Amino acid sequence: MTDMLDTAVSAPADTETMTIREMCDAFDVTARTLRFYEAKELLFPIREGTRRLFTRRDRARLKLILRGKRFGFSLEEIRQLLDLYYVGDQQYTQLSRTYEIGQQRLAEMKAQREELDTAIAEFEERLDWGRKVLSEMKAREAAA
Amino acid sequence: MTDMLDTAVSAPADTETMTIREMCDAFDVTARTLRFYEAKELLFPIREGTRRLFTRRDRARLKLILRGKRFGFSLEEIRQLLDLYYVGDQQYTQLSRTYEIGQQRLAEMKAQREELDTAIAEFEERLDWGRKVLSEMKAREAAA
DNA sequence: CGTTCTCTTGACGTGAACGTAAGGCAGGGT
DNA sequence: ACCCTGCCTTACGTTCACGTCAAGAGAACG
Repeated sequence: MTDMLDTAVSAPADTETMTIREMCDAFDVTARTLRFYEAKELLFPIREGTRRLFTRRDRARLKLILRGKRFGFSLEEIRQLLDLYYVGDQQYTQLSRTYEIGQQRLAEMKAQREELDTAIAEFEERLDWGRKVLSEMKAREAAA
Repeated sequence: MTDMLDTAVSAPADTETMTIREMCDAFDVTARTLRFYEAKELLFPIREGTRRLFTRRDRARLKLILRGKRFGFSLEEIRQLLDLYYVGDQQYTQLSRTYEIGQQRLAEMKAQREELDTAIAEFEERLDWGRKVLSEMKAREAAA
């Protein structure tokens, strides 16, 4: 597992920004994916001429993007969450709206945790049962 | 929220099987989805002539399918899990393989729970911060 | 200087998970 | 007999999240 903390990626510590290749290696994604995320306004690498330079901010955002994906969020949903994390000079009403969306998402995540807990419990039970069946089959096989 | 327990759906209690329409209403999915799941061998409704009749087994499976989807599992992954839940007359080696896949999935689910816990914690923290920012903006607005 | 390498921008292709339209059969009401 | 409704199959369309390929720009190296 690669360490995804801001300062601990494979790039030299004095390098504030990272190239697309360094990002790919650090986060195990393709260049296409990073460009795609930029096109979808999930990342905002600065441009040195035509090339992309990914900042600390981009790394933090990407970390959250990948995490969100694992929870089944769509990229659009993730973008809204990122807007909450990286608040710029927004209006009060706009920010307030974003905040409420965040509250709602939080509730959803908590509900998902509940569901995940019960799913894990049920699944564990079922696996125990499967293990029992397997050992019985093994025993019958040995008896024959 | 519709009750998805086996016996508590809107169909009469003496109806062992449900039509496609009853299933749609009970689980809030489209008929297309149910036919799609059958084509992908996730559900196995019995046929009365050409019509589908969904059994208790199908309802239990659908419940797990929808749950799995919420956790970001693909339908193919879910199908493998269902194979574990509904073991027929499989060979030992086949069942053993399925069991190991199950163990692996369980580990993934536990890892996901860990991640979800930290995500919730971080998100809550960020929302607290957002709430603080909002109240400050409100205060400045009131002062002006 | 040419070659190689990495990066760039399109543009089109792909797999998953359905949606949607077209047409057919079967049963029930009038 | 006719029509309506529900369900069926077939088949093509769509969205998301990228993959893949073509063509070109710019640094770097021998």
